[in-house]
Amino acid sequence: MSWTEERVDLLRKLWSDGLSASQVAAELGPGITRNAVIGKIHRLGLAERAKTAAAQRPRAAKGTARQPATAPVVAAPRAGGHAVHGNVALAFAPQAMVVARVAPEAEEVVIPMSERVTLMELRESMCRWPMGDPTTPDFRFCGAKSPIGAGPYCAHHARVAYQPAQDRRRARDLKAPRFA
DNA sequence: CCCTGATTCGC
DNA sequence: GCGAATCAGG
Repeated sequence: MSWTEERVDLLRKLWSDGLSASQVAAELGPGITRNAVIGKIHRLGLAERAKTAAAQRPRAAKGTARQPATAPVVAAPRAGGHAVHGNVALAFAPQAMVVARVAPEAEEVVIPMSERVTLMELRESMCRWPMGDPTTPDFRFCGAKSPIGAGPYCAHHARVAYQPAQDRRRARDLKAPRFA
């Protein structure tokens, strides 16, 4: 990979938009690391943006709308075990993509695009609820932190996935969802 | 432990 | 010029 004009332009744009170095790197695709982005930014003299920008990423939207969704059947990433050091996303990317193919239309919550994550940004600790059309570059995952142990979804999507309206009472007593 | 940008320095 | 390794910090 090299810093083509297009890459640099995109780098400038995303960086000035307030994306973090790792986010920009993810956006530029595999082959461009966070370090590469930071290094380039300094060489370009782009360091220090206006203010602290959107440094910290506020995760997860406050649970609002909810619908009895058809929960996508997802294979939870193997806990521990074969995780790849560094880029954990790669360890379960295959499963995540399968989900996307099975339930491409599941869109119960609106998470701003800026808060969603790409496959490369997805971490094992993030909600992998698919959002958007997997056949387009806009495809993202919810990305919110998943507080349900090593579960695959954030609090809201776990509710959506495991609490069908008709079964709410019983599900309420469920401490932690079971993953096949 | 998750993440952030900054810096160094061999290539 | 490039970016991995490392550092300092939240």
